[in-house]
This record gives sequence, structure tokens and C-alpha cells, in this order.
Amino acid sequence: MITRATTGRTSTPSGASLPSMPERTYSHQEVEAKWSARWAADPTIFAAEPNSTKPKYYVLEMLPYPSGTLHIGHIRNYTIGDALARFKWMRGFNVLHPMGWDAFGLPAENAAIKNNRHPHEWTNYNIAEMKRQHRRMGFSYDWSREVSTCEPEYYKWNQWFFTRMWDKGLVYRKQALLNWCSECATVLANEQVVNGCCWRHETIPVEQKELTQWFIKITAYADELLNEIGNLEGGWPDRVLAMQRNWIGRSEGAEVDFTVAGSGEKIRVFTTRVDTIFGATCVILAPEHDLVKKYVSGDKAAAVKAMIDARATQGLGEVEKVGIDTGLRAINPFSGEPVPVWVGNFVLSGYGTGAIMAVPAHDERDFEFCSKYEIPIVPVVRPAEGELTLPFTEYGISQNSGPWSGLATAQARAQMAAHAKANGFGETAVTFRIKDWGISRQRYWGTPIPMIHCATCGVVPVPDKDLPVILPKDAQLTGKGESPLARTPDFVNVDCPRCGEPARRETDTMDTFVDSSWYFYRYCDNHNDDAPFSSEAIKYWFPIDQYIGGVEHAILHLIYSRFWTKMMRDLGLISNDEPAARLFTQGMVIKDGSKMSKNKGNVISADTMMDEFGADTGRLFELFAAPPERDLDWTDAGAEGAARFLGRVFRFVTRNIDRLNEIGEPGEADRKVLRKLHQTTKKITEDFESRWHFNTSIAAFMELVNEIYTHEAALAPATRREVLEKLVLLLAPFAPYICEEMWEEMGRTGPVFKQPWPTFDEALMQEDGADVVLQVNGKVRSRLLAPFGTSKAELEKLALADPKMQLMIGTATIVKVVVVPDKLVNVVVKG
RNA sequence: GCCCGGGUGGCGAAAUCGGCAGACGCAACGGACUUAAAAUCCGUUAUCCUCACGGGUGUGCGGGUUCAAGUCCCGCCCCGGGCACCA
Repeated sequence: MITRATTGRTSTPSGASLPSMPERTYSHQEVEAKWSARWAADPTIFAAEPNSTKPKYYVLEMLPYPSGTLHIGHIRNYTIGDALARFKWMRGFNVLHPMGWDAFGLPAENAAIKNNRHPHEWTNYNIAEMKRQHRRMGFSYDWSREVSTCEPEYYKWNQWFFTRMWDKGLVYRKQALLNWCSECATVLANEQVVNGCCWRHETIPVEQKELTQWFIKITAYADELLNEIGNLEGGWPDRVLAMQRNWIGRSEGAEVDFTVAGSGEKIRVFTTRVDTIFGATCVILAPEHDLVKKYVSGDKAAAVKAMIDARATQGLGEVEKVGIDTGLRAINPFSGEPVPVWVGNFVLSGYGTGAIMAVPAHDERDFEFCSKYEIPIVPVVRPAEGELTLPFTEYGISQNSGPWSGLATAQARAQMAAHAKANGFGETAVTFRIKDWGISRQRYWGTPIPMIHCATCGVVPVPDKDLPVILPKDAQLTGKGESPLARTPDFVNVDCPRCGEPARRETDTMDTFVDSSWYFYRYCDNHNDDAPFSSEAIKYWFPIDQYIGGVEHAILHLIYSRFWTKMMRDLGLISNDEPAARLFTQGMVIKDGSKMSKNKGNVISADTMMDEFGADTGRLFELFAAPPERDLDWTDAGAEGAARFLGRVFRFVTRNIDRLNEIGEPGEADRKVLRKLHQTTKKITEDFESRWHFNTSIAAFMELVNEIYTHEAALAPATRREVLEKLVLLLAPFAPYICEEMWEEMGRTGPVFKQPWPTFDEALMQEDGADVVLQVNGKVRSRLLAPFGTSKAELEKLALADPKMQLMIGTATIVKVVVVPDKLVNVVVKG
């Protein structure tokens, strides 16, 4: 087991030789294996207390995708959460600290095809492997609450929510243009389109294909999702909130109808600058616009199709503007003038109405387009002061705008929108950038969408009594064509729940972001067969007190989760408006200058790290090397430093355990060490409660240990006892294994992370006096030790009497003396 | 282009409210211990001038406010990330 050091002698800084004491060297392999096994054997050790009178604390790390093995990048997230959970236990909270698996998804399906193994088997193998690594790292999860999203007990409730949303009109089906790879013969998610090509066929451009898809109406909550961002300020990083605001993209303006000359059909455009409508010299349609399909044919239709495909391919960045004149003319409802109707590649079908009025004099894009195609440019706004240079996009004074000429444009804007409404050709309108959430996936490894298509009854949801719709085990996976479930007759063929006639099941599965939108609610009541969870359990635990994860989820997962919470609230299941009161996004772990990846060959697996350094060392180093929100450079040399430090603590503790009952009176050394001990306790406590700068907590702890080493020989037994105990307690959230071991070595019982957190005594922290800096013209020239609270006048006198100061001041004239009590004296001189 | 971060020794970083720049650690060097090495313990380490005492300079760049600026203000540069033809 623990090996005795070969030499019991210890040298000390003062050179004084201590009596020979037993000192241990630390073996992380043995100690970590021992405690890991003990913790695994006690299923309640990390469990929350039922019916607790303590305040609750729900700390959550984002659940991982079970891809295989953990590396040292993954463990940063868990290490931060684990330190917090353990700290909160010590502070007397009833802590909920669960973990689970985001277990559905395409990688499992692809791996299954490649290795000829079932995705479920592949996934469960990975879960077992990652769980083993979590346990080896010593993370304090309550595994009795584990959730795996690919199990029917979980995805049943995805289906249940889906049918609830259908009932409320929050789920609908519509045709939409989707990314299509002809080689795979399948739809691709946006994430699977790389530089306009399929991720698996990097030379095959993605086409746009129209398919019928299921959508969740997240836009019904767009306003609330945006407005309540304000309630998250302070608890969520500003960066994340800014990204969400940007993503939701609310824009106020007006919609106005132009009438197609001849047919009388309306083209509705969205504009934020209706005040410039007299300058609209053409109408431009998105290539996907319905009117284009209806009226554009022949060569021009082919050109439009090419435009659509080109846009999918080019995708990123600014592309040269291209237009096609449809030959149609549309009447401007304000001026009555006809303008040409064009199709433009820069007009987005998914934003606003998919059609714009081009005002080249007052919009840079319209200016560029109209200049290119020699469409007239008519200024209708002049600046309040100065020359007009085109395009002029600021507000100003309206001109050439009929009755509105001469008005400030802001005024004209409001009046003209009202005019459009009064005359029935428009209204004020709000447009969002966020779109409804398309959740259909033509994949196997996901939650079956619980809908039935009946020739007579139309779309019928699967009744609750028939849920879950089980994902069949025997589907044939090819990675090609439509959903594998469509070729599984036993699954597809079903009787209509309404009329009983033969019908057909929906064969698409749900986006896996559905699974992760509410998993943290399921942790609170994960064995419930009758409901997704009990409302009482949620009432007790929610909102999540601290959510921790990567910033890459700032938009997708975190917006979906906020939506899902509001949706469940409106179903009457819960009463909280937001899932998490606080969010923390940790930085990445960098190795050799870049993020770890298989391609770069710079991945260090968690197992390799633990073999070499130990879990505690890895945790301590990752917390020490940078503040948690910043990126962190992993270096083996740095990790060795962390290991060295833990050894230093361990040796001190073990060689002093037998010295606690000696006789001795406290003296100067004790005072110094206790002062540092209490200062450090305060510092670490405050870092946990406010800043989360664990790097400075650990630095302070190292300073404390240095101070202890300096004075070790002279310490009285009472001091030694206090120091030993508090050292172990203060270090416990950061390095749980070694602290548990030392606690036991000290003859103490109970898990160390359930002991009360050490308190500090302000009186003991007091320095002997104020170290007052003496400056001449802002430069430090001397210093003095003065009793705290020494008066300004007295400090000034002392400073001027200081020989060094007198030398520096010399014959110069004293202009001014600034005194900051207990801090500094600055003598300002001239000449 | 817009929105966030960030720029401090050889390296990771600290300075929490405008008050000693570089805590703590890594690396390097020196010493103690050892037959030796490792481990451990102690020490030195921003830079320039000076034998030394001591002094000058220094937080991306240029200005400013102040007795005092890494920190506040104005104008820039560079790096990283996000969004990006959003009408």
C-alpha cells in the first residue's frame, strides 16, 4: 500500500533538523483506486437527500455525447462542476449533481454501418467506458439519476411532448428547401454542409431540394425568448446573451403590398424604411419566391434554379449580386408608379416576406444591384446638414415623397406606415431572424416521430396509451436514401388510431437537440413511468443554480432549452420561466497551440493523464493554469508542478500527524502561520462565492503551504492541529482523492467533502500594522510600518522625517502631500 | 462590415474599488543532501546602466485626465471567437 519513505529525515528551511518523523510519499495510483472503489460501492454517497431541510443547490454540467473516450479537454468542464458541488456540500447545501448521456445521433449510426454493430450496442459500450472514466476521475455524480436519451423510458416523453405540442398548434408540417446530397441520396443538416459540399463527399455540391418536414414553432416564443434575456443578465455570460439576441434578430418595420400590373396579384415586401418608398425603383424577389415559380419559365427559370443551387454552394460571405428581370411590373401603392420586378440572389426567402423594394439611393446593397443593372436611382432623403452622397443610409429629411416631403424621416416612417394600414395595402410589422425549428431527420438513430398518416383522417398523433413508439431494433442501415424506418414494414404499417383503417407511420426521427432540451428536468425524477417528471420535484430543484458547459452551445442547445422550459410552463407542468439561473462557459484546453483533435494528433486521453499524473493532479492543474473561462494550455511540465505540490502537502501532513500531542506554547511563528491560514480561508471562500478564479485560490493555497514550510519547525501542537485539519478541508474540492486519504490518515471519519467548510477569524488575519508606501512624485522611495488608523497628519510627518525621503526630496519645493491612510504617502515636489 | 473576448517577463499567469506591476506556478541557473543520480529542501531570475550603493526604463501603439493609470477617457494596431447581403 502506501510506502514508507526510505529516509525519515526532513530538512527544513532554517536548517534546524526535526526529530525523525515518519513521512509518506504519495502514490496516486493506489490511493485513487482505493477511494474510487469505495465511492462506487456506496450508491448514496453523492446522492441528494430526500426531504432535506438544507437549502438546495442544483449544479449541472452539460451531458456528453458518448463518442468513446474522455480526453483532458472534456474533464475541464466536469472538474469545475465537481469542485463547485463539493464546495456546496461543505457549505451545507443539499446538492443535486447528476450526469447522463446524449445518446442518439448520427455518429453512432455511421459507426454502426462501418463496424456492422448495432448503434445501441456501440453507444452502450461507449457509455460504459466513459462512465468508468468519470468514476476514475472521482467526479461526484449521483448515478442513480443517470439518464440515457436513447432508452424508451426517456424518448417516450419526447414523443409525449411532441403530441402535446401538436395539440397546441406548436408542431406543424410544411414543405421546405433542404440541403440534399445526390451521392448520399439524403438530406443533410446545415452542420453537415462544409464549404457548400457534403461532408462525406467533399467534391459534390449540395443541392436544394424541397421536402415535407416537421417543424416546432419556436417563433411563437421569439418575443419572450428575446425579452427575458434581460432577466438572465448577471447570471449568464454577456457573450452568450449577445449571441442569442443576435440569433433571434428582432427587426421592426412595415409590410407593404405592391400590385403586379395586369394580374392584380400582390407582392408583399418587408422594409424597415418605409419612409424611402418613393425612391423604390424596383421590386426584387428571392429566387424561391412563389411568384417566380408561377410566372418565370424557360431559360429564365433555369437561370433561377442555377441561382438557388449556386447560393447553396457559395453560402458563405458576400457573393456578387446577380439579377434576372422577370418582365413583370409592380405598382408602388404610394406613388402609383410601376416599377420592374426582378429576381435577386441576395434576397433571402426565409427572412421577412422573401421580397424587397429596392431603394438604391438609400441602401448599399440596392445601390450596388441597381447600378449594375442600370436601374434608376432616385434620392428621396437628404441629410439634415451637408451634401448628399449616395447611397445615403442615415435618417434625414424626406423629399420627393408626396405629402410627406419635408418631414423628418423618422416621422415620415411612422406616418407612412399608418397611411398604408388605413388604406389597406400594408401595416407595421416585426420580423425575426430566428426560424421555426425543423426537427425531421431521415435517420435511424433518434426518437421516432409519433405520428400516423391515414388516408381518411389525415395526420393523427399516436395516443398516449400507445407511447412510446419503440424504435425497432432490426432496421436495415445503409446510410443512403430515405429513413431506414420506411423500409421496416412492421414499423410502418399500423392501424389508424382514429378510424381503425390501415395507415402508415411517420418514418422520420427527431433532431437530437430535442433530447437535450429537457434532460435536466428528467434527472429530478428519472424513474417516473407516468409522467416526464413530477411537478413537485421540479418545483424543489429548479431553476438549475449553476449550469456549466462549452460556449459552442450558446445558441442551439441553450435557445432550445429555454424554449422547451417556456413550452412546458404553458402546459402547466412547471412554474419556472427559465431553465438555469446561472450559466458558466468554460474555455477550451489547448495542446501545442491548438485545440485537441485526432487530425493534429495532440489528444491526451483522460486515462493516459491519470496513469501518468493521477486524477487529482489533472484536476488541480486544469484549475490552476488559467481562470476557468479562458482557454488553457496543457503542459506536462505544468502538471508535474501540480503533482509536486500535492506531494508537498501530503508529506507535511503525514510527517506531522504524530506530532499533535506534544507540549509547546504558541509564539511568533504560530501567529504568522495562523494569519496566513485564515487569510487563505477567506480568499478561497470568496473566490468560490463570487469570482470563480480557482487559479488564484490555488495560488493562495500554495503561498500558505510555503509559509507553513518556513515555520514548520517552530509550530506549537495546537497550531499544527488546526493547520493540518484546515489544509485538508480547503484542498478537498480541488483534489478530492488525496484529501480523503489524508483525512483518514489523520484518524478522522466521514467523507471529507461532507465536513463543514472551514471558517475564518478576521482578528487573526490582522497584519501587525499598515505597510505604508512612501512616494516622491508617484515613485516609491521608502516605506514604513505604522499602526492601523494612524492619522493623515501623523503619516505625513513620519514620511517627511524618513531619511530616504529627505534625501530624495532634497532642496525641492513641496507642492502637495497626498496621504491615503494605511496605504501610502505621496510627496509632490517641484524644482 | 457588425458584436464579443484578449494583448503584462523565456512560458502559463496575478494585481477583485485609480494606490508597491509581475503574486503563484513552469522553465533556467546556483547551493544543501547523496559515493552518484533521482527525489527533496533552500536560494536567484522583467530589463538597461553601475564593481557596488543606487538609479533609469517597462503592462500592443499614440494622445489625455490625475498627486498617482495595466486599471479611467479619446484615437489606432494586432490576435482569437461569433454573426454576416437580415431589407
